[in-house]
Amino acid sequence: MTKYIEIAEDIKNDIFKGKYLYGQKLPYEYELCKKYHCNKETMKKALATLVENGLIIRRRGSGTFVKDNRNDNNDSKTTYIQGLSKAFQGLKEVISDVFVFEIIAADDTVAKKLKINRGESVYHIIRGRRLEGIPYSIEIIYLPMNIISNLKMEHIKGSIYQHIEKTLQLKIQSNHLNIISKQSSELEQEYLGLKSNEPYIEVEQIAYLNNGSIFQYALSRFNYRDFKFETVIINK
Amino acid sequence: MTKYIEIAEDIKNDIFKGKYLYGQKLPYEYELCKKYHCNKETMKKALATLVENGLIIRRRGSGTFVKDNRNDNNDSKTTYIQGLSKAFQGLKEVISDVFVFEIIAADDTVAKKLKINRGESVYHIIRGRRLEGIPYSIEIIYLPMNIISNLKMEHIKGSIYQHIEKTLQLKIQSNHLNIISKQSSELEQEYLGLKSNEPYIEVEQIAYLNNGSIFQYALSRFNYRDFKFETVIINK
DNA sequence: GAGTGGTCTAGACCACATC
DNA sequence: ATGTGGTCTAGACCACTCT
Repeated sequence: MTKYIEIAEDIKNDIFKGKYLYGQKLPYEYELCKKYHCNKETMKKALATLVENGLIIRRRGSGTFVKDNRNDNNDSKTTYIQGLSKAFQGLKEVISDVFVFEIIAADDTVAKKLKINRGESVYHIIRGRRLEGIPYSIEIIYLPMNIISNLKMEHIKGSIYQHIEKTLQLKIQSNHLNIISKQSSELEQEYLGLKSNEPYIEVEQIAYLNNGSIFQYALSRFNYRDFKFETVIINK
Repeated sequence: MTKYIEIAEDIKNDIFKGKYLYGQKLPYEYELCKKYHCNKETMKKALATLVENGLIIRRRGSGTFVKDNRNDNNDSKTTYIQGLSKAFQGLKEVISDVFVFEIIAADDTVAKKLKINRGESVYHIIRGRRLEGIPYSIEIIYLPMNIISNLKMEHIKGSIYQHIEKTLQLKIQSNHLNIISKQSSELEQEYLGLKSNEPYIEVEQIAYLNNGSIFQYALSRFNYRDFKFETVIINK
C-alpha cells in the first residue's frame, strides 16, 4: 500500500468512528502532515481521494470539513457507495444461488466487451444474490479464461473478487460502469419479485486489471425499488 | 484555467478529433511534457483527469492508451457522460416547458438538503425538458435566494447554470448524485410517456460552489427507457 | 537493461477567506 | 495580515513490462 492511501484510510476510519463529526472541521493540512510525517503534496493526494469519495469538502481559505451525510436514506438494499459496491459493508450475509456456471466460446458481443477474439473460452456465470435471505440481484458474468483460471463453485457461491485478488494475486484497477434500465423477462420477474412489464435496473460493468487487461464483463440486475447509486462529480 | 486542465482539454480534443485513435498508444509522458512545456507531475495530473473521465488507460511499464469506446450504444437520449450531464454535447436543441417558477419558504426537507434554515426563501422550479421536441426529463429544482439572485424566466427556459457561472460569476465545484427509481405519478406519466404503475429514474443532485455552499437541490426524472449513466471507478 | 508510469519530497508561488 | 488550500517545478527513488 502506498502512503497516501494509508493516510486516506486512516482518516476515513476516524470519520466513521466519529472522531471527526459531520460538518466539523478537520485539522489543517499542515497539522495532518506533521501527524502523518508526510509532505504537503502527499497529504493533498490523500485528502483528494476522500473528496472523490464524498466524505469531505475542502474550501480554499477556510478549511476541510466532514461532509454531512446524516440525511441520506439508508433503507435501500443496494448501495454502491463511492461508486464501488461495498456490498453492505460486509455487515449482512450474502448468499448466492448459482443458475449457470459453464465454459463457453465468446460470441461477438462478449468478445467485443472483453476485447478478446470471438470463440475464445470464457466462464459464463449467472447467479442470484440474496441479502439476509431476500433476493436483491441477478448477475450475469463473463470472465476470460486466459486471465481468470481455476474458478470453482465455491468462488461463485462466495466472492469471485476474493479469488482474483487473493488467490490469483491480480490487482483490480478500475471499473467502467453503465447504468441503464430494461424491461424484465421471466427470470428477473421471478427472482427479483417484479411484475410482468416492470423494468429492472442494470449495471453493466467492464473491469480492468492494473496491467490494462479486461478481466470481467458483468451485468447486475436489480429490482428498481431497491436500487441506489451514489457518486460525486468534481468539476475541474 | 490551470495548466493541467488546459493540457487535459487539449489532449481530450485531440482524441475527439481523431488525432489519437481508439486503442492507440499516446506519446510517452516525457514527450508530452516536452510538448506542453510542463513538469512530469503536472502532466500526471492532466492525464489522471482523462483516466477519471474514462478516456484513457495507463499501464505502468507499457504506456498510455486511448480507451476504446466504439461499442458504446449512443442511442440513449439521456447520457450523463463522466458523471456530468453533458446535455448531448450541445449538439441537439433543448427546450424547456416551465410548469412552476415561484419563491417559497423552505420546508424541512429542502432546508436540510440545502443546509439552510427552515423558512428561508428559495426558488422553486418545475420544468420539463424536451430534446428535439421530445420530452425526456422533468426537473424539480430548489435554489437558495441568498446565493442565487435575479433568476428570470429566460434562465429557467434556457440554462440556469449559465446564469450562475456567467452572470453571477460563481464557480461550481462538485455535484453529489444519488440515483434511484420511483413509482410515477400523473405528471411523469403524462410528460415522460409512462404508463400508470411504471417507474421513473430519479437523479437527486446536491451541488456545491467552490466556496463550500450548496446552491442547488434538484431532482431530475427520466423515463427509464431513455436513461443512461456512465461512470468510471478507480480502485486505489 | 531500457522504457515507462507511480510515489514522495522540498520549496516557490498563487488564490481565496477571514479577521 | 495571516491562515488555508491549490498549482507547479525539479529531482530522487521505486515498480512494472518488454526485450
